[in-house]
Amino acid sequence: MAKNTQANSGQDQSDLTPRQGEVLDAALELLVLVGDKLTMNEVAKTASCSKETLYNWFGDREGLLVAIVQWQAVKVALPDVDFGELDQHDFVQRLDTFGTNLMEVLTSATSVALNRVAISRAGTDGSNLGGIVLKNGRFAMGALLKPLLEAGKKEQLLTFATSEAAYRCFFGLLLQDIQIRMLLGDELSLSKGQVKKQAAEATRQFMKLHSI
Amino acid sequence: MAKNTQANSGQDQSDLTPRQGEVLDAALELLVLVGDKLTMNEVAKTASCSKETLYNWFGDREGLLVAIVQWQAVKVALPDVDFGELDQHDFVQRLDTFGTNLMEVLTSATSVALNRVAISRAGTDGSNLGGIVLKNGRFAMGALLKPLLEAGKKEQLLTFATSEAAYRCFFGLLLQDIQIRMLLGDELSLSKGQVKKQAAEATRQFMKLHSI
DNA sequence: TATACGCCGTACCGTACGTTACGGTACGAG
DNA sequence: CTCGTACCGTAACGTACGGTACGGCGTATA
Repeated sequence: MAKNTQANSGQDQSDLTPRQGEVLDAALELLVLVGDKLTMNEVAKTASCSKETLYNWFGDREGLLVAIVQWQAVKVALPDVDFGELDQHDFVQRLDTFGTNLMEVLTSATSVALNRVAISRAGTDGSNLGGIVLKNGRFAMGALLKPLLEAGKKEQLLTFATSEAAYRCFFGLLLQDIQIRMLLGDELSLSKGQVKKQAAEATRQFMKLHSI
Repeated sequence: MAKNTQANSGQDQSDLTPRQGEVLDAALELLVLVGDKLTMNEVAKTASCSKETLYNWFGDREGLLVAIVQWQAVKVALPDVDFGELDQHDFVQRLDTFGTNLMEVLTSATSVALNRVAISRAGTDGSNLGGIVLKNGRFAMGALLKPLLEAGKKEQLLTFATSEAAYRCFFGLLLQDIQIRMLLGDELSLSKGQVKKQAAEATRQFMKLHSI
């Protein structure tokens, strides 16, 4: 059992060697390409490492998948800024930017692939991959947006019952059925312009619903 | 190749014998239980039929999955009514009912399981399972709602650019992040009351955005 | 009664893949 | 120089599972 440094099991990704990062990069790229039928053989081959090393580092296939998800999560993490003076225009501007970023991430091939894998493993055994994706995606994004929403509320720019509910509303207005359609394989390649437009429209509608 | 009646390949489900329906019922139940790791052996055992029969009827595993999805689709199909006189109250009432039904379907264990399977197969090979789910779910629902929306527009109860866009907006307001969270395994058991409340709120917000 | 057919149960085959084992190489520590 | 450690490459093992083959049984038709 305790034969290695156990890179999985709740650890964060700070203690990864550069080489391990390289391997995870290759694995992620491969995962985006072939989806859930990613095999340990292919990972070892494309990453030019041995399978034994993979098992030493990540324990098993599930551990590798978890490591991939967490590795990707640190790459999209955004620094959260604090909001001093906040007027209506600032608020709308920030909300729009947030929406654009969120949508770009969630419609990226990487995010779609990771969500697909997590979903396909969510139904069955005790895999917490879905939970990890939720934590690093949905909930992390909420933690990022809620302070902005609360600041807007404090400045009397808008009103809502809870920032959680407001976040969910914005999320729905923004993504609508786009994410589920992409997950199901619907070819709908969004241009950057379309993403920006969608974010702007969602922001406009959100303000119409919640502004004072 | 052409050794059997080929129940798959674009055929609709009308020419299924009662026995075939029984087998598909059992398979669907099993699919909800074990997800994508559904095996032909288990299906044969729980349905008390031989594997040879399964392959004769459905071709291969993919064909069985397609048949399961289509079999479920006919069970949730709703008759569409036409809208004669339509006043504001009628319209809101119907929209609310539609939202409640849609949400009940999409949050059911059956729908979640079917979407999971379709998603997990969407990334890779030439599986059109995702497309079939979209066609029988998302698009069929759109075809059901759009006439109502158009009727409402004709009666000057609301306005929108296209009924497609309006449908997407309602979809987003209704489901928000609920579907993706359930797909990812988030335990969030919605009571009937919560579903109704969510549909009512979505309807209210939709009207606030689109009523004239 | 005889033949045909559809279906059940089960044994079987081939292969893919997760996992382990092992030989070989590079390198730093003592 | 030698030992331990970390890693690569590859071969091998075990098993699960999709797909096939075959015998037996009930029923329908003649």
